[in-house]
Amino acid sequence: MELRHLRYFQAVAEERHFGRAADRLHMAQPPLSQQIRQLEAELGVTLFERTTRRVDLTPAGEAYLVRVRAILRAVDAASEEAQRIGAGLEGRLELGCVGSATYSLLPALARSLREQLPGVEVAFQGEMLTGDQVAALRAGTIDLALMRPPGESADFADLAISTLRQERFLVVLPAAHRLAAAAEVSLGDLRDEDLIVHAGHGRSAMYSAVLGLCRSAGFEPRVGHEVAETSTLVTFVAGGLGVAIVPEPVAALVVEGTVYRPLAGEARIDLVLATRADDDSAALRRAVEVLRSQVAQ
Amino acid sequence: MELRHLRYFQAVAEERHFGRAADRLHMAQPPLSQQIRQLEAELGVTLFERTTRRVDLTPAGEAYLVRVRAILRAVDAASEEAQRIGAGLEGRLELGCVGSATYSLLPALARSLREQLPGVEVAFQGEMLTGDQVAALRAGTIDLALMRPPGESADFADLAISTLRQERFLVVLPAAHRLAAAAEVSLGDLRDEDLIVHAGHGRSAMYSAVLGLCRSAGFEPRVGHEVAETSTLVTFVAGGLGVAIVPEPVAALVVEGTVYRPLAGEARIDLVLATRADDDSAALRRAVEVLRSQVAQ
DNA sequence: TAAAAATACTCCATAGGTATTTTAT
DNA sequence: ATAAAATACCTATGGAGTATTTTTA
Repeated sequence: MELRHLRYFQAVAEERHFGRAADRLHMAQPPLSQQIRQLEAELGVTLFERTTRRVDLTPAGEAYLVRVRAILRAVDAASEEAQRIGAGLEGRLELGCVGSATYSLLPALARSLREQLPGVEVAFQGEMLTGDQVAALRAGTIDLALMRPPGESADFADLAISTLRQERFLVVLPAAHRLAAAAEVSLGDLRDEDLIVHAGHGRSAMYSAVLGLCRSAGFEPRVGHEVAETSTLVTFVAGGLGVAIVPEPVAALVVEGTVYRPLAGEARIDLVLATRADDDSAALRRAVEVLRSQVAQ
Repeated sequence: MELRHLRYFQAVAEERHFGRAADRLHMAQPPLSQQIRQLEAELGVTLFERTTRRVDLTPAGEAYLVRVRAILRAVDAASEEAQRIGAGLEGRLELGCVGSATYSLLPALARSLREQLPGVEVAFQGEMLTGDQVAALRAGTIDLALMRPPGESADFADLAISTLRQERFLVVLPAAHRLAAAAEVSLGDLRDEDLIVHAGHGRSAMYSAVLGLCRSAGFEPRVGHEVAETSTLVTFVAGGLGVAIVPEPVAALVVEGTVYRPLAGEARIDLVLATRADDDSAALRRAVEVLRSQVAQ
């Protein structure tokens, strides 16, 4: 049995006339009659009651018509769905985001994606550590990671990583802090401060970056507290537990009793985009386009 | 697109290997590859990610597989349903029954049909008048009528009518009635009795039959009351409102304070089975078989 | 280099066409 | 008598086979 049989059956059932059905199908009447007979033979059931004056459906044909209509609709629907997925207009993506981009880039991105790819369901997970994102990408838990450069130590050939932008650093200070008066803060100023840092256990790129900054300025930072989330970090600063160095976009997170001051110097940290190198999902490609245009402005 | 394409697609998607899929489909690998390419070309979507080492589904292919499985299952289910209906093992029938068979034949028939044709849904309507049954058959409201002979006046060529059995008459009497003492009752005994009859307005075959019986015995019956249902008729007799002549199977209706006595003589009334002559439903044929074997015993 | 998909070509089964007959009203 | 489905027969498209090449891990 082929779809041809079902299409022909539907035409005859609807026209109740082999000749008209053949016209509708742009074919001659005899081959249509043959194909219907072939279908009936294969089913072992008479679907039509024919006389030279009229064609009627048997009860079995009546029921078969209902099923056949649903099947032919399902065939079309399946094609359309595949086409939409192939075009990246439909699909599902899991997106992981590093803490410092969670409060500025992520909300704007969510809005753009919803607008430009309404058929693509995107699930966001913010406040992820770079190391966890790499693992999650590989495990398939996420498809797209906004993260920090994962370092040079290991092999990341299975990931496609590209820089989105370079972000300056800010120092988060309690509003009443002596350094809050300055237009900018140099690393040296922080030598005797307690630093609030991300709890990383080696997986947090920000922890490593801050440590590196201090060391390049010639001192070992005094770590006051380790926190899991960026929001907690800023809150701790507001509580007077110390100061912190964060990438610029964290300034979107406004907490009463804190001020942001630029960190002196040219230090930058990359925000990178990572995907699985072998992931060719069209929805992913579309989402990456949206993301890049979002970052561009 | 043909079902062939969907079947081939499913095989390759499940085997993840063109060669093995071709084996499973009992065909060579090149035509299978061709058909899959043809399917992809028609959809305008790549369904498989092929290398010489492995075959993987694209996201579109993944979604398509889910749909295709459902479609192929639906095709099989449609065939099976049509076959079951064609064999009369599935379907729906509306059965009309004259009042006098409603209380004896109908319950037994319902049980037999449920047992022997569990897939056939049968809806019963009892206490129908023969004239209404003829109209209901023609209108398609019922498919099968247990009724009385509809007379010779009109044309019933569009109906298939056959006699099921001939039923004797009984007289229903109040238990205290003077005639209740007799072993049987003759028509003449009823000359001065009030008769409870079916309200027919010409459509009740029983009304006509009782009238005919009395006239053949040489008297015009005194009609005490006209009732719509057989159960009401017997209840009225119990209430002392008169006596009644009914076909034998009504005796299944036992009402306190009434007795049934045979009517003297050889008078009989036919119980007939009627269907639309052009109704070739297999479920109907099966149901008629069950009905006949039910009546035979 | 070996396994597997793609390509090249050949063949024949059968879908579909034309001409005609049968059938039922 | 006529409309319409069935039958008979023919044609040619394209599905499937065999042999071979290409690809990539």
